[in-house]
Amino acid sequence: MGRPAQIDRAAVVAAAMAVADEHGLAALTMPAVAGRLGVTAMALYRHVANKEDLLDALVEALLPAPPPDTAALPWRQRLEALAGAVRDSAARHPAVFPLLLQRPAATERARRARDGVVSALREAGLGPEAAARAERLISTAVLGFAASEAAGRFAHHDQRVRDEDFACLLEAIGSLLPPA
Amino acid sequence: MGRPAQIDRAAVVAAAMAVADEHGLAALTMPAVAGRLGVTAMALYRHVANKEDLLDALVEALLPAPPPDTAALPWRQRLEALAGAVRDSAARHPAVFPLLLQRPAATERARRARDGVVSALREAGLGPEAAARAERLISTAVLGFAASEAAGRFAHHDQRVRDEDFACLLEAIGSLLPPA
DNA sequence: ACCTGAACACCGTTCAAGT
DNA sequence: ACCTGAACACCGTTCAAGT
Repeated sequence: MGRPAQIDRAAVVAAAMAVADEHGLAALTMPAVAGRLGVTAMALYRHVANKEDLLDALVEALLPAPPPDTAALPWRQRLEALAGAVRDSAARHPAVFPLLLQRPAATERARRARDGVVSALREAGLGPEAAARAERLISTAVLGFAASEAAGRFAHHDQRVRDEDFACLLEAIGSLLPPA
Repeated sequence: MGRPAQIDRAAVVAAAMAVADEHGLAALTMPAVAGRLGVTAMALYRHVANKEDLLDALVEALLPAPPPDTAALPWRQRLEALAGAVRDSAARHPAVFPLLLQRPAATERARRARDGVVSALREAGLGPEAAARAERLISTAVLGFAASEAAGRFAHHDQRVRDEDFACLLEAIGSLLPPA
C-alpha cells in the first residue's frame, strides 16, 4: 500500500537522544519520544523492537566515529584525538553516556573504534596480546573518566581542573607506552 | 500506638539488593522488594522516601568499608587492598554496581573511602593537590574497571585474563607513584 | 507507629482496525 | 506499509483508614 513513512529508525533515535539531553534519562519514555515526532507511542514499534533496543541504539550513537582527518597522524596523537572525542561525546550527552558502561556495545561501530586503538598501539610497538590488553585498560580509563565527568562526580571542580585531570590521565597512559 | 515495626530501612535495602542480585536491575520494583519482606509495596514508603532514595542507598552499600586489618600496612598495599575490595564488591553485585558511576555517592562513607586513598597517597609523598588529583584518577580507573567487568564488557575473556588485566592496571597506577 | 486497601497517573507493549 | 485506538498488565506514589 506504500503509505509514505512519516518517521524512520534514525529519526526515532535522534528524537530519543534529544529528549534525554533536554530532560534527562528518567524523562525518556516512549510517549515523550513519539510526541517529539508528532506521532503516537505505538508508531515507534515499527522502527525499534522495544525500549531496550532503543537504548542500545542510543549507546551505539555515543561512540564517536574516529575523526577522519587524524588518520595520518602519528599513533600518539591519534590516541589523544580519540580520547578527546570520547570525552566530547560525554559532554554532549551527559544523561545517556553512563549507559555505555552499563550496556556494553557489541556492534560494528564499537569494534571499529577498538580496532583503531589496537592498531595505534601496535604501531607503538606493542605485541598483539599486549596491545589488546592495553586497549582494554585505556578504553576503560577514558570511558570511566568521561562517564564520571558526565555524571557529575567531579562537579565540584571547575572545568579547568577537570581539563588538567584529563591531561594527567592521558599523560599517565602515555608514560606506559614507548616514547615517540 | 507503638505497633512493633515489621521492617526497617536496613531490611528494605538488603531486600532490594537481594532482588537486584538475583533477578537484575529491571526486576527491582517496589512490589518485588516488599514481597520479599512479606509486606505490601506501600509499607516501604515509611522507610525510604521513594525509589530514587532506595537506589541511592544501594549505591552507598556498594562502597566497601576499608578492610580494617590493613590499616597498618604500608600505603602501597593499602591501596591495592582497597582496589581489590572495590572489585570484589562489583563481583558480588554486578547488576547494581554500574549505578555507582551513574549516581555519584556524596555520602559520609564515600568521603571516608576517598580520604583513605588520599592519605595513602600523601604517605607516598605527594603534595595535597597532587594527591587529590591522583585520587580522582585512580578511583575513576578502578571504578571504571570494576563497572566494566560487572557489566560484562570483558565477558568474552575468562577470569584469568581479567585478573591479569586488573594486576596490570594496579601496576600502571603504581608506576606513577614513588617506589616503596 | 506502622501497615493496608483503594485509587490515580503513568508506562511499555500488543493487536486488530483503519488508510 | 505505516499509523492509531483500544486495551492489558504493571509500576510508583498518595492518602485515608485500620490496628
